[in-house]
Parts: sequence; C-alpha cells; structure tokens
Amino acid sequence: MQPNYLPSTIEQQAQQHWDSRQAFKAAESGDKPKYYCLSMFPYPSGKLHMGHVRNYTIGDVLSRYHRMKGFEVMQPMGWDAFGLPAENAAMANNVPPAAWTYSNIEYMKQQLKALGLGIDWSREVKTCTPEYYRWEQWLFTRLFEKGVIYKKTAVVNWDPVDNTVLANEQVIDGRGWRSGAVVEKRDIPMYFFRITQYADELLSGLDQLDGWPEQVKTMQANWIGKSFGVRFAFEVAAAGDNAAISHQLPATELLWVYTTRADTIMGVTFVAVAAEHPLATRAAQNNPALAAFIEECKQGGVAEADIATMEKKGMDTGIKVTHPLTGEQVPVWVGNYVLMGYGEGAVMAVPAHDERDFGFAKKYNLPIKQSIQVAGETFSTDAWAEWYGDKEQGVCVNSGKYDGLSYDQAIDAIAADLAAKDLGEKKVQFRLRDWGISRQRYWGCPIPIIHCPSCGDVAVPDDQLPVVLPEDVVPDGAGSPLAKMPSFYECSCPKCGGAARRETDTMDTFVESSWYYARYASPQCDTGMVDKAAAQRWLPVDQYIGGIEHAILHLLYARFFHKLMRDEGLVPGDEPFKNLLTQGMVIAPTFYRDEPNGKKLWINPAEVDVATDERGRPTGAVLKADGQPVVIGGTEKMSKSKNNGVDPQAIIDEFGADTARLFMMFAAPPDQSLEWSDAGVEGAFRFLKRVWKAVSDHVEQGVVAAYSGGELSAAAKALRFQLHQTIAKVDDDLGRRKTFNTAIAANMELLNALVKFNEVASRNVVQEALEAIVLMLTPIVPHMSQALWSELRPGSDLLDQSFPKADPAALVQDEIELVIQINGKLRGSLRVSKDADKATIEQLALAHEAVQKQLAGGTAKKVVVVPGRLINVVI
RNA sequence: GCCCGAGUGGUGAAAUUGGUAGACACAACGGACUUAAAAUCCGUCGGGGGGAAACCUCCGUACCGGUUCGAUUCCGGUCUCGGGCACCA
Repeated sequence: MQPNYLPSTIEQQAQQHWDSRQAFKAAESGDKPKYYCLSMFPYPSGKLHMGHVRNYTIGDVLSRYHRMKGFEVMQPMGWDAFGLPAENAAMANNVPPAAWTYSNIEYMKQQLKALGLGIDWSREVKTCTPEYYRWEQWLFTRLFEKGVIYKKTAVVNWDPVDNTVLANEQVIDGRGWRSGAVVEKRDIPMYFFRITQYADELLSGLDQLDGWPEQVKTMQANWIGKSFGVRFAFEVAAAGDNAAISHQLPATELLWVYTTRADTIMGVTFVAVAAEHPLATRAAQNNPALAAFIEECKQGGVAEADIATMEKKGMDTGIKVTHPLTGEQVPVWVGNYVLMGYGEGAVMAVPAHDERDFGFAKKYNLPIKQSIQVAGETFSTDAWAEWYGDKEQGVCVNSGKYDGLSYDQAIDAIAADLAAKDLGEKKVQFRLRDWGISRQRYWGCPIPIIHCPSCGDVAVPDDQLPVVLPEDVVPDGAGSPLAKMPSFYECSCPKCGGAARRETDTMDTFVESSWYYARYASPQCDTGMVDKAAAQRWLPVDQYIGGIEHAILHLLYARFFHKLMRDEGLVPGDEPFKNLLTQGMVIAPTFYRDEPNGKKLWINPAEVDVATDERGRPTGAVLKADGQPVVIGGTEKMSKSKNNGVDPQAIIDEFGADTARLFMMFAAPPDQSLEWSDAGVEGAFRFLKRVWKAVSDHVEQGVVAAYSGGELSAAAKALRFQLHQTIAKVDDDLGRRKTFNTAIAANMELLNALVKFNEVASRNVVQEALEAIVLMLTPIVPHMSQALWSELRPGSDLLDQSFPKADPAALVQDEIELVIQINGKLRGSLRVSKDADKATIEQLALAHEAVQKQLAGGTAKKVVVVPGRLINVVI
C-alpha cells in the first residue's frame, strides 16, 4: 500500500470509478425508499465560492449517508441562470448575457465535479433554456386565464437620467448607481401573482413543517402577518372646513383606514394619507406648497428599509374629516411614511398610543389625546413611555361609553358601533402583498402575453409556446432591449389575428427558482411541466439545504408555487420541502490600507502575514509583498467588495477536495457562520494523513477478518466500547442532528485511542475499528474512504457498503461513574454497579470523603440523585 | 425603523431533555528526533489565590436581574454583532 496520502491521485481514481459505475444515477423504480436531497442551485456568477462549497458538501454528506442507510438517493444540480449580473457583465465586456452565462456554467460544473459530489448529472437543468422556461410560460397562461395572475400598476425606482427602472440594489443613498441621479418613485403597469389568495394556507401550512427550523417558520409567519383589526371610514364633508375644495368633492366621500388598535380610536387626533392618495392629489391642486411636498415625497427609492428609517415628514392638506364615533373634525395630513400600496394608503393617527404618531405629533404640534391607561402609570405628553402602546394591560379611558373596556372588549364594542353606522367592520388583513413579477429587463423569461388593440391582453396559446428570448443581444443599460426589437415584439393577435404587440417585460427570476425542484423529477419531459408519475415518485424534497438569507422570499414563493401546481393536478402533497437546513455564511478576516483619496484598499488575506504575541493574540499584520503594515478589519462574509474571499479551487489544488470538505464540515455546525482559517485547513489535512497512516501501518502487517466474537482483554474491550459508542453517536449526528462537526470530532477521538492501542493479539479489533472509521468518514471524505476501503477489504467496493451499526453487546458496562456535587458544585465522583438503587447510591455518596469533609459532622439538608448521572448533596 | 438569530479560553468550537463548562481541533509555548529545516511524535495550555508537589480553593459561558438542589441551557430587561425587509440571488 502507498504509505503517503496523495489526494490528487486517489481523488481522480475515485471519481473515475464512480463515473464508470454511474453510481449516482437515481433509479425511477425499485424497492428502496427514496431520498430526494436538494441543495439550492447556484447562480452561475463565474466560479464557485466557499458558500457553494459548503452548501453542496452538506448536501453530499447527507446524500451519501442516506445511500449507506439503504435509500435510493436523488441529488440533482442545475443553474439559476437568468438574472441581473449577466446583464451587468454583458455591458462591461460587450458579451451577450447568454454566452457569458453558458461559459460560466461550463466552468463551474467542472469545479463541482472536482469536489466529488454524488450528483445525478443526467437531471441537470438550466433555467435560461426554452426547454425549461416554456413550462413556466405555460403555467403563466393557465394562471392568467384563471385570474390568479392579474395586472395593476405598482411603484418602482425610476432613474430619470438613464430612463430605466432600477433594482433596489442599484439605488445607493437614493441615487442611481450608474447615473448618480436622484431616483424617483414611478407607477408602471405590472403582472401580479395573487399570492394573498393563498395567505391563509401559506400560514397554516407552516404547522405541518416539523422538519423546518422554528426561526424560519416564525419569519414566514411574521412576513405573512395575519392581523385581526377594523376597517373603518372617516366622512369627508363637502362643506364647512372643506369649502375651499368642495367643488372637487362628492356630497359624501369616505376616507377608509385599517387599524389593529381600534381600542384607541377615541384618541385619534389626525389622519395621515400617502402622498399618492387621491385626497392628497386633489388638495394639492390649489396648494402649491402641498404639491411641492408631494413631489418631494416621490424622491428616493422604494425599499422599505429606506422608507422606515428616513425622517418622518408631513404636511397638512387643509382637509378635515369627521370622526365616525365622536363626530369631531380631524385634520388630514400627508405623511411620507404612509405607503399607497399598503392597506388603504391612509392610517388613523393616535399619538398617545403609537410611538411613530407620537413623534410626528410632537414634531408638528398636533394634539395628543390619551385614551388608554395602565393601572399605576402616569401619562404625560412630554415623552413616550413603553406602556402607552400596551394592549394587554391597557383599558380605555376618556373614551365615553367604552371607558374601562379591555382591548378585546373595546374592539368588539367599537366594531359593532361602526357597523351600525355602516362605517366599518372587523377585518382580517395580511401584511403579505401580491407578488409583482414584471421586470423591465432583457435576461429573463419572456412574459407570454400579447397586447391587442381590440382584444386587450391575450395569453399566448400553448401551440405558440415557448416565446423564445433571443440570445445574441447585448443590453446598454437604458431600458429594455426587447422593447427596441420589432422582430421580437411585432406579432399578431392569437384571437382576432390583427396586428398586436408582444409584452417585452420578463419575469422575476424568483419564478424560475420556485419550481425547479419539481422539474428535477422529470427534467427532460417535453409533454408537460412535470411528469406526474415522476413527481409522485420523488416529491416532496426530503431535505432542502440553502442559505438563511432565503428564509422568506424564495422559500415562500416556492411553497406558493407548489400549491399552484398542486391545484393544476401536477404535484402531490401540499408542501414542497419536508426538511429544511439553513446553512450559515462563510466569513473571513479583512485587511485594508487607507488610501490618500479617503477610500479603503482591501487586501486579500492570502497576501498578508499576521504577527502574534507569545499567547497567540494578533498584534499586527503586514503585506507580504512590501513588509509594510496593513490594518486588521473585522471578520465578515466573504465578498468581492471586501476582497476577503478564498478561492476554493486553490484549496482543492493544494490539499484535495476531501480536505476542503472535511474542514468545512468540522469548523462549525452547518447552521452557524463558518470562519475560514488556513491553519484549520492544514489541521484537517493532518487528520486525513493520520487516518491514512493508521490504515497503512495496519495493512502492511496484513489485513485480518474483523472481530466477530470471543474473549477480549480489558483494553480491547474498552476500545470496542468506545468504537461502538462512537458509531451510535456518529449515526445520530449525521442522521438526526446534522452536526457534522461533532461526528468528525468523535472519529478523531476514536483514532487517537486506536493509535495508542497496541495489542498484537487484538488485530481483529483494530481491523473492525479501522473499517468503521472509514465507513463513518465516507459521507465526508468519500475519495480517501474509497481508496482505504479497497485496501482494508480487497475486492470489495465501498459504494456497496452500509453504514456501520453499533453492537449493543459492546456497550454493556458493569460499572458506571457518577458525579458528586455539593450545592451544585463538582466535588468528586463515584463508581457504582450499573443497577445500584437510589438508596445505595445516596449512602455511598454521603460516605464519600469529600462529602464528609464538607459536612464536618453535620447532616445533609437534601440529597438529589439523578440516575446514571449525578448526586447533588445540599448542605 | 420592523421581523428573525447569535454572543462560551488567544482562536474555531463542545456540553443532545435543566445535571461534571471548555470535548475535538487551531494557534502558542516547552521537549524528542535531525548537521539543520520541514514533517512527525510527546507534554503544557480560562483567570486569580495557596502549595515543593499531588492537589486545594475562589471567580468565570456579552451585561443586569429572576426561577431552581443545580442555569451556557428556562424567564424578564440591556448592549453588541449578523440575516431579511418584497426589483441582488
């Protein structure tokens, strides 16, 4: 046997062997239970980054583990190939997005293969191919005809210089990233998926998802945001205070608002409407200052984080409305924080009991009127106090007939009174908004709609699908290229045959990634979106793995799509992903130098030497090239902007894929962030060399049959005890807990014990242990395991092996160790027979010298015995 | 601003159901081997106090408080960092 561990040779051999056996092709039938393991597919950005390596290694470990547990595993891979970066790259390099994307896919596919992933490549899917997106277009036309897709206007970021719509990411500090122009909000027509129609099901469905992290389910539930409130109206009188604009108002007009705090309705002192609200628009007609303010509100982007953090500004419209219960006249203000596309585009304002309203009222000297009280507290309009917003303990005050009522009682009474006047009712509302999918971009799936002057919006008929996206286009950053291509948009109406114009918007790329998991079941199917039998066989996905950043949008859209496809009779079940593992980020240290122009020059960690003091604490860092100091920055997510990425290819080339995989799995549990460490990689490599040497040393003396019974020395018995304890733990860690780091640690401990064990008479136990270590490590370092197994069991193929089973007989112990605590602090230990009863244990513990010493002749107040663990003596 | 997480030695982490805090590694330091270096192997390694030593003892899981015989774990509050916020994927 080769005494040295040579990763490049054995990895190449192992991969060739797997290929020749077509080892990872998933069978469409058979007796084995199926296990569909899916990692979120990559965007083909150019080359793999460490986040990909981590994601796909986790998926591969789980896939290979389940294969060894007797499952028919399907692990597919594909490409989320449409998207904005391809257009940016195209403009930078003058290459069509399609060419750029396809060449990235080719390169990244080679990298994935070098990692030794057990992928069924025959199922590969690229979302930018007509074979894929034609079915997306097909579903679109079905949903359009069912009314699940509809058209309305929505507000977008508009760059007035480049005359183009910008993504939120392209708006920096309220300005377009290329033009630098102040961005404006602009209304444009778009197609929407009626996801709100499924809001209740998307919410209640979370309860079935036992295999999802609580954290993700909570985030989705909050995002859907089901609230129980009251929708009610203020009357806009066309007289009195509003005389100046009365000519524009109908006799009675209603201003509707929605609130979850109707119990505070008697504290309303004004109403705030969005800048785009019709009432504001009309009030501005004779009010230049208000018109200017409304114009100002249009500046800036549409991202909610920006709107929520900007300075709250407002202006009085001069309009007064009538409070539906008190009859009081309250002013209507325009507020820049009120969103038109949200609820009614208008909110009641209760400064006394809403923190945002409180701040607004203080700023503009609007009245603050207390209407709830918490016992023992004192209300003051000087400063906000937390209890002002307390709906659990608050009761109504200064509220006439509602005084003394609790939140629930007040809502019931107030809703009833509003209903009696026909001015309101209880209403369930969702925070979730319908999903706008129109994008004014080129590199995406064309929306299959034809605009006919006489028939309106007509869905493209099945026999004319797919609407093919031309692939030889280079965008210029100013509007959609498709809208400038008559060859694309000129067409005839499928209904009347008259001249018509094809829709030139493309779909949100989240649409492609919402159903790819289903397409993998039958990726070549050309008679439908999915083959029903294949969907029955493989769905749902048993294990889905991806970044936590997808906790809400992608995962919610995919759940929604599954329900849409279910309602079309395409897929079984209500949910697409049975188990979900959200992996943490890969982070690395950052280094920089301050440049004369005030900017920071980020330096890659590979170019830096870090000096440490005698305790190992970093004291400074210098650039290798010039020996001059650099500044040590924070440890952050690997990114191009901070230049702290480590190229996975370099690690594979230097140490091999197994070392890269082992380090990634060992350095942190999968759901936590993982800090990159070159030294840690070397540590992983060292461990593999130790495993290799242990097997090599053993094999050189001749392989033997593994231990299968008979008398053993005490040391051999102890080793077998540890071995089978480790098997049980690793099985649990890989299968149930998915904590690969502790599974690896347990194998390291076992190897440490094994190399110390030196009984020539017990080589069969060593053989048993080495075989088990190789099998347990197989999911993590498959190449090395493949090579070692053929040395330990000549003529046998690791691909056909099962995961080892713990031998119960090896785990039987006569004596166990119990810990003795005094007042909860460790003071000693005790060995007792495994079936000693509580009374015996208590007696032995009290007689223990440490306890006697502490008792100093006194007696114990209390003794707690936890069987199998400890005794706590309270004195 | 809102929603969701996280915080444990010099570092990454472990402690699975409230039961021995720091497993397993990395770094550092000391030693062996070597002409030397690399590699490898052995040892020390949270902090304070006591002891020649075996060892004893107090403190310690971001911070403040609570529940409990016992809290890294549960509860209330605070701080810091990270993810998401609907057109990045």
